[in-house]
Amino acid sequence: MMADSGGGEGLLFLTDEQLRKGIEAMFFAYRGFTADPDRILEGMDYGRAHHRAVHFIHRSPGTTVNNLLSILAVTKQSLNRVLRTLVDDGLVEARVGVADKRERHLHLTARGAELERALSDAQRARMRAAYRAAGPVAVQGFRQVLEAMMDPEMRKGYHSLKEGNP
Amino acid sequence: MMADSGGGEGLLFLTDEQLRKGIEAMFFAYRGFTADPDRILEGMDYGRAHHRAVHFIHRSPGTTVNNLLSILAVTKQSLNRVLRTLVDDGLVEARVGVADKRERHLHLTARGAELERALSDAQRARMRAAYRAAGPVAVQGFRQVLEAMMDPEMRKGYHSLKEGNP
DNA sequence: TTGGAAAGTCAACAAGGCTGACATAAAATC
DNA sequence: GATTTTATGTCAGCCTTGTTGACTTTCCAA
Repeated sequence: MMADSGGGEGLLFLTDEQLRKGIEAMFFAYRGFTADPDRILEGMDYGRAHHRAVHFIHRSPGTTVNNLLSILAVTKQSLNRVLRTLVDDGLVEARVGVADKRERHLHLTARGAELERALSDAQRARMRAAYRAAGPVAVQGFRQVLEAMMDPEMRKGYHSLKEGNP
Repeated sequence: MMADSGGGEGLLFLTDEQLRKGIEAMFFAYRGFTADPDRILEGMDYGRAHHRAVHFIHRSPGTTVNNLLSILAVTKQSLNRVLRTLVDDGLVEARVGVADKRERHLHLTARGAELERALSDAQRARMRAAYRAAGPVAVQGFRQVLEAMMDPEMRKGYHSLKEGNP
């Protein structure tokens, strides 16, 4: 096999050609990554932005709008438009904060949780197949490279996204 | 720390929790992946769509419009809008085909190549830093997982994008 | 208690996807 | 030679999702 995991000599994996392949792999893989949820969303009135909101509300129930803003790194209005439709459609509940009444704490309703599950089941299925095909060692490398590719702030937030409390 | 990178038994790397982390890693890493070129493009009249076109024209000089359409998986109107501005601005040259005069073979001009280089230098720098930080073994795993995540057609096309001939 | 900051909402605009219809030229086929 | 198919371009119009700017409501601190 011979991975040349060694010291400084090899470095063939850092050639421009190798990097270009990595760049294109990211491009094509990301398309696959979003393809299944996108298929589910199309036909409903929702899009990828709704998926992201629902995902992170599921992940951090009770999170505030501001918190979500910093995770998603979009403007308030972009997020607000999405949240409004989700709240109007009864997928998300926005509870006025107890300590601070300016805040809205976000929770999925039963129907919201149902959509979340459909979307993440689809996305996880593809991820699981890819993980299984590549094996645990490859997965570890995958995670290492991705983490190194993030902006530093995100690398921090990524491990422990701030939780909101209701 | 404790990665359980072990043999086939564990399968701990296939838990929903691990998959969710992988999903979020893709999300945050992709944002980093596009951040630097996006910064360069903002202020010019161009966006990510222009970057993609310029990238693949650089990668496969002389490629046809149709070829590019299948790589980028967008509609011809979307691509055309982008190509028109690039041609008008003198970054891309569209040469009428010799064998088949219906085809347009796409090439970067000197200025187009200059923009391509600026964009890909920035993107490669981040990729290189990530690769270097993670090491060659991790990079191999990264590529394996990404490839397994692509749609099958793309997995084929990814290794040998059709070349165009002038 | 009042003035500033923070959280959220609304209005209007831009980029870049999309569909559908149609035009032209060239190639391929009958 | 006439017809059909292919490759490309273009117009009009729509949708999602990003943007900025202005505006409440609420909180907090001087």
